[in-house]
Amino acid sequence: MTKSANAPVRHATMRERNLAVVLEHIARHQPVTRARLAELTGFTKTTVSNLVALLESAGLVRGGAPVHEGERGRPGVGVSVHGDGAAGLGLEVNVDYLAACVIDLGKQVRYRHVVSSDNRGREPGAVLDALSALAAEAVSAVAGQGLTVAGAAVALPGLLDREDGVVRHAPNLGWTDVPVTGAPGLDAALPAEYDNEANLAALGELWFGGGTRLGDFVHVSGEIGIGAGIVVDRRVFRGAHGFAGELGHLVAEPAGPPCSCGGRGCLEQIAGQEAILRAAGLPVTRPAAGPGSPVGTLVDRLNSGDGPALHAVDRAGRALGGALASVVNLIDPDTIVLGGVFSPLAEWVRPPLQAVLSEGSGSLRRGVPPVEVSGLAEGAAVLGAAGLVVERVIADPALLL
Amino acid sequence: MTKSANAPVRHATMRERNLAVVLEHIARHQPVTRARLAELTGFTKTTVSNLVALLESAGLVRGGAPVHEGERGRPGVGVSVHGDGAAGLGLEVNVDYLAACVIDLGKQVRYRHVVSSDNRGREPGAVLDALSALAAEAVSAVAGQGLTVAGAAVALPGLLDREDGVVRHAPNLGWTDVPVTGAPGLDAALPAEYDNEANLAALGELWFGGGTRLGDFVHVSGEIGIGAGIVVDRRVFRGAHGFAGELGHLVAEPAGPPCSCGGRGCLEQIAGQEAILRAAGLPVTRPAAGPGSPVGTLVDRLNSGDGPALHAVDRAGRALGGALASVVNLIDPDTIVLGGVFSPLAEWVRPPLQAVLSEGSGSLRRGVPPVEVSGLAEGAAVLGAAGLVVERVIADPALLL
DNA sequence: ACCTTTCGTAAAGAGCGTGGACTAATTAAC
DNA sequence: GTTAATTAGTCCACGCTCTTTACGAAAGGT
Repeated sequence: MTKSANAPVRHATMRERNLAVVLEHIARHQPVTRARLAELTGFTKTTVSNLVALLESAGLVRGGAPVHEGERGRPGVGVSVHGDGAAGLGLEVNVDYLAACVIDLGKQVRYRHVVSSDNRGREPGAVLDALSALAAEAVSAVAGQGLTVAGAAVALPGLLDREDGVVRHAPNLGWTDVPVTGAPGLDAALPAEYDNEANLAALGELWFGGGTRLGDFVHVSGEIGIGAGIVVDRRVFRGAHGFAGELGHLVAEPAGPPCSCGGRGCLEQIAGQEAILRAAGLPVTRPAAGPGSPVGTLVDRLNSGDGPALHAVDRAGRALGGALASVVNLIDPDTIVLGGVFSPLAEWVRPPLQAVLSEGSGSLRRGVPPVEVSGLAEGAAVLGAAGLVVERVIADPALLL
Repeated sequence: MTKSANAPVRHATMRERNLAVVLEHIARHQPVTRARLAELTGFTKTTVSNLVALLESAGLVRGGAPVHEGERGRPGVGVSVHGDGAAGLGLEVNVDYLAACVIDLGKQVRYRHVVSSDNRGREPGAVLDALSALAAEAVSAVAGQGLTVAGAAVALPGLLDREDGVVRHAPNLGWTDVPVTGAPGLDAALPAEYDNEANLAALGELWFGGGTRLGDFVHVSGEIGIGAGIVVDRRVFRGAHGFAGELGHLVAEPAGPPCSCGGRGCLEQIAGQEAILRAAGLPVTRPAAGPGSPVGTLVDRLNSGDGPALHAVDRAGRALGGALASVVNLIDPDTIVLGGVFSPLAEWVRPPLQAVLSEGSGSLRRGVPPVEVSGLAEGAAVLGAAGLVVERVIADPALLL
């Protein structure tokens, strides 16, 4: 499972950790002098110099222009993350599109590409091949900018077993027990990692959205199904098998419609995108996003005060509020973030949601956590995937010599 | 919050960690030779010898009788945790009793004392004074055995803010916003830590019950209210404010009876001890445990096939199963452990519980986590509290020079 | 008895952060 | 315009901790 924290510490371990400490501070404070790094980290100036020299020779950081901080004294040289060195590739498979995204070590987006394609029921191998092609394209495109992709992370809309590298169940793709590791163009060329779309979207929110201000948060990412990414101490909480945060199958209405999971009245059947559209009397077709998409139409109807639409969204909001009350009681986050479909629908979903949410659990704690709306919407998962790769490099720069 | 993992590593840090590594292995493999420790940890024999010498001089471990492991060769000396050195004191405040318990570094119970007292509505200061007296008694009692109490942990039946050291809400004690740190006899004499009864009961289960075999687990500890302790990677998951695992206020029956928390149909109102007793037509009085207690009577009635009793417990089991389905979807544990009142009632509670549980979430994953029954029942929280102190010492032996 | 195996320790060596002194580059003051 | 003050970064000796190699100690096998 995770590293057992029971590992002996040697000199090499010490170096690795300290390189990471320095690199993290450089990344967070961007152009920063060695002297200031010494203050920030508590190291001596000597040690900082040594560590920075190593990072520099690994191509991870770069000394730039002089920085004058105080009034008097010699100016220091600003050390920054090397923007044109290593980079992270994020990939996403979703029901109606494939996406790729490359960010540099400074978390700047350097490349982005989305191709729409109907992956519902398509042969998994074909989808993965298309994804590999997209990845190869991204790698060569950013190579022109001087970037070297250090690794990839892939967001998938389903439950997956990260140890075996198998997608257990992706209902909207129609995948069951599909092995994903060892895809030719990916693992062969790049170290790739696979994770749930909801988890990566939450990380996207952490790194490119609300940031650390959110504290420990739960990011609700409804696309087709409803999932949640749980971020605790700036890391994703995955549970014992990586299935944590399956919000979509909490029971919202015990007497509600049956669900593919075998239960009845699952949240997904009431607040899922398709369920809302259906209840609003709208067709459930592609394209799923953008103007002219079902969600866009739904928003139009809501704006014009359409009764069935308003009712559908209100019902979804109340159901989601109930599920989030459970989340608050069990996970106790600082913040709740609404992403995915709920982001454009927030104006209508949030009031009933908050009413139900605060009804249940408010009096025991100091009130209910604030419910925020993500500004990232669809792009969150790819961003999070790319960010994950970069974050891995920053957390263990020793891997790159 | 927690240690930011962003701390520089120096030589001293290295030593501290490595002392802990060696001590943990000694504790886990009890009489173990230096040579075997070298294999287990990956250190050289020299380093092990040095570290063991330090631990020995701190009084934490002791070299004992020769141990002959292989067929040939010089026998090694078995190093064990020093049973008569440092010890941990666990304390518990509950509605109808106060308890104290001391365990030594080898996790052997060396002292145990429970005094029944009706703390419901009693002045918090008086309760804490009584607890301090109990603690002082325990400390002097084990001093006679050569034990030195290194710290204390206190289990409290309510939500508490661990940063401020304030009990926010303990409905069954009638406490609201009661400061607990700085209690004269405790913090003055001993470093004390305070935590939720449910969390400590889960740790008790981890260290004195099912152990690591359980993996990541959720321990349901119903006494008066219903709480759950969530153990992930051998540590308690507390959430952002320490309120995680508040199982009792998940909504079990949306149209159910109102709850003191402001909601309706909370699990506690259906599967809480008092709710079950009331539904079974039994009085809700002290003493809460032992023969002649309401629960004992309930078990008798269940054994004799009493209708209302069976119905009450069946309903509780179904409600608990529904709540645990939410837990499984959100937390994804390896195992679920039934403790507290549910331990003696398991025979009747478990079948309906498992029926409801597996109905909801089984098909998405590889089945539902096994539901086990704790063998510790009431004592779990005090044991966990005492264990926590010992565990702290083992995790950072450098604190004791 | 003697060889083999295994345990524990001792002495020398290597890696890495520390501490203090030293050089470099800038501003403030006279 | 020179000098003092201040801050940045480097150099070198040192100390701490793990490793390597070597050696003596205590058993069993022959």
